[in-house]
Amino acid sequence: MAEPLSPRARQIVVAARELLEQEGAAALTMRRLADRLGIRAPSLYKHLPDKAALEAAIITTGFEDAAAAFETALDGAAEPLASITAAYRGFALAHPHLYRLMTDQPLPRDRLPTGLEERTAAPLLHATGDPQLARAVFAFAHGMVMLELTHRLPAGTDPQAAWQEGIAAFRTRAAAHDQAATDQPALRRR
Amino acid sequence: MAEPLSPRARQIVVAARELLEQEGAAALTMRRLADRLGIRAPSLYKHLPDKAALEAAIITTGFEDAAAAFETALDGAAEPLASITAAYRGFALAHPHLYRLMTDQPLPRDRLPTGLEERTAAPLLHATGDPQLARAVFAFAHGMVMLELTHRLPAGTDPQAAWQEGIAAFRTRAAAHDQAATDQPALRRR
DNA sequence: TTGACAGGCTAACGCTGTTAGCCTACGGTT
DNA sequence: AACCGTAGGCTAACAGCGTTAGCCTGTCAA
Repeated sequence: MAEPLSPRARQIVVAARELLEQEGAAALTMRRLADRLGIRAPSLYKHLPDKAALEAAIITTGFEDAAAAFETALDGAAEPLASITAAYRGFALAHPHLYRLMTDQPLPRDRLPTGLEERTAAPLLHATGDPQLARAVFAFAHGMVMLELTHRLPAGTDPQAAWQEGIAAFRTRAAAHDQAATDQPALRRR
Repeated sequence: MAEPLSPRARQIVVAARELLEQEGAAALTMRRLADRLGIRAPSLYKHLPDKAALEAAIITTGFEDAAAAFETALDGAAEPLASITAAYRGFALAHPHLYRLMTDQPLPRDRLPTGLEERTAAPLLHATGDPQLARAVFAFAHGMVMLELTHRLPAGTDPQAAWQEGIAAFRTRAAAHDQAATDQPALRRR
């Protein structure tokens, strides 16, 4: 969807992601980024049209990493749901500023490679077996991560317990869906 | 925790919340706010120490409204969990910009009235009967709302179905907790 | 009558993203 | 060898941001 970046632009995006991850969203300014690269801020505009394009490029690298992590987590997992939610949490907590950049605003879909969003969502969809359930689990995981990142859970409580509670709730639900899927073709019910 | 606002400061906060709700976070600038009040931006600092204090005051009014809405939803509800999650969604979608201001950053707890956060959380805690389950439901509801507000769910899909899926998952879990709570005193198990 | 104070004002600072316009070095064509 | 387009830097500048310093005026109490 977006035309590919020049080699120099890719260098800039790498430096921008480093700056974001190390110092947070407030530090990701065109002047700070230019400083890191040893140039002046206006020169950045020779390689990227505006800051939104820079952010979209960072977001793209984030989704690629996340998709790879989720695929690895799903691969041959005994407990797909637990494995993938653990990978989701792991990614978000390992890259908090990147995760927030990826999720805080509406996705700049027209500046992202086609299919990347679907690829990232696929492992969870596969693990749950049902689109609605996948969305519910997605919401739960995203909500938990955001509550953790914004320090919303009461201090001193273990987030893991709440994660377990949610995973347990959705696991029984996934089992129910599997049951329905197994029964349906053979028309065992009704 | 925070000293009370002067009458003039309260007027300013009312105008600020209107501005935020009508035009979004990007429009909530000190100059735009001053324009609405027919004064100049620096004059605002006679009444509020800085923009963070203004935001904290807006957040406070938001939590008060949300707490009242949740309490009403819980009051005599046949299905407490469904009622309160519906109220949660209703509040967030009715005040999207306010909701985001309330949840995007770590809470400025030292600038909020003591007990307000707990009061807002109480209805959900009561509806679930278990703190960990309450946190899981909180995360689910917050995640769903954020996915809706950032247009993250696939276009054309009905968010309601995902809400139902999550509520169903947590309802069976709540029933299990009730069961355990009923059994435990009589030592019916083990 | 005096004085404190509440509540406005202008000017200015450093920061932000962004644009216009200029300059230099390099690579390919004639 | 001479030329020229282009890639990729540069400075200066603009509007808008939160914020501070310093000034002025109207009101009310002593």
